[in-house]
Amino acid sequence: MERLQTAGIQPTRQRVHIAQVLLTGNQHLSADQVLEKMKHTGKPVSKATVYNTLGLFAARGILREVIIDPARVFYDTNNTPHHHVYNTVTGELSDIDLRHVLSEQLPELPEGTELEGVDVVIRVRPVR
Amino acid sequence: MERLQTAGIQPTRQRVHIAQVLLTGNQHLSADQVLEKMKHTGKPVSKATVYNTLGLFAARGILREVIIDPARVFYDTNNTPHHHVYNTVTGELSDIDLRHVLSEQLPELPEGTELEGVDVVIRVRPVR
DNA sequence: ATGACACTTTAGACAAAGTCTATATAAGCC
DNA sequence: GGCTTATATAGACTTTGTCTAAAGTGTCAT
Repeated sequence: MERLQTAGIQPTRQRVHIAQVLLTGNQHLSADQVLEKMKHTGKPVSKATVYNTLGLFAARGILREVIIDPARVFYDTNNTPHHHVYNTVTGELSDIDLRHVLSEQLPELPEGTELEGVDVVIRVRPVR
Repeated sequence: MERLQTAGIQPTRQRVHIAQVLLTGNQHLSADQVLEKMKHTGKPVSKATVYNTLGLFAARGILREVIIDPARVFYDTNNTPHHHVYNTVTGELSDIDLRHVLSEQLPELPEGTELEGVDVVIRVRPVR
């Protein structure tokens, strides 16, 4: 609740509820997975609210949106600077620390633009 | 046509046609945009064929699939090693060369996996 | 040529993720 | 309490992409 307020988010019942489910440990969940989880906790939340809430949390820096798959956006509860390893076969997503590799080494951005974020996704597959 | 055959692709009428529209200059097109273009060239191609063909070209290294937006996969005709700058406001996508930054510097991958590819997407927005 | 087989294309049905809209509910504030 | 604004909801809708079954095309041996 404090975290929501600190981030300038009205801590409504549903938002707190979603935060509780989401912000325990490091997770990478899709909107659909969150929706499912909510259903099983006794207090279901509507689809629109889940989408709104995840979008809001991401906009306020509580979650990180990771676009991995055309068909899925994941929300990552680890909001320290890091990047991702995605197993294209199993669908597993994990964090990886690349600070030392990328930091401060970005080339100049196009004229008139400012940085919004950097996503590095390393796609791997099981050795067969 | 040679390029298709070199890549082990049967150069059917539709595939050659799509390749002609696509492989002129550097482009970043979505499947939908390709479909539209085909409609306006006189010889329309079906949706399924466009998807099949783009997927095939990507699998054979003629195009690069870039996942930028949850709602859209782009196909990049530049298949040299490089990465992308995406303007989240205008939707514009451009190439950027990061070889010197990332190459050979990848940390060890998770046990039992091998590299499939690395996507770096730098999201920018216009300075307001 | 012709027949057989594999590959490709196609339209349209289908699926999944996400957005929108109108209405209902709740919260903040005087 | 009563007013105003913000939030939540169900369900319709949109969009992107996949699947299916049928028809078309190519190739190759005979």
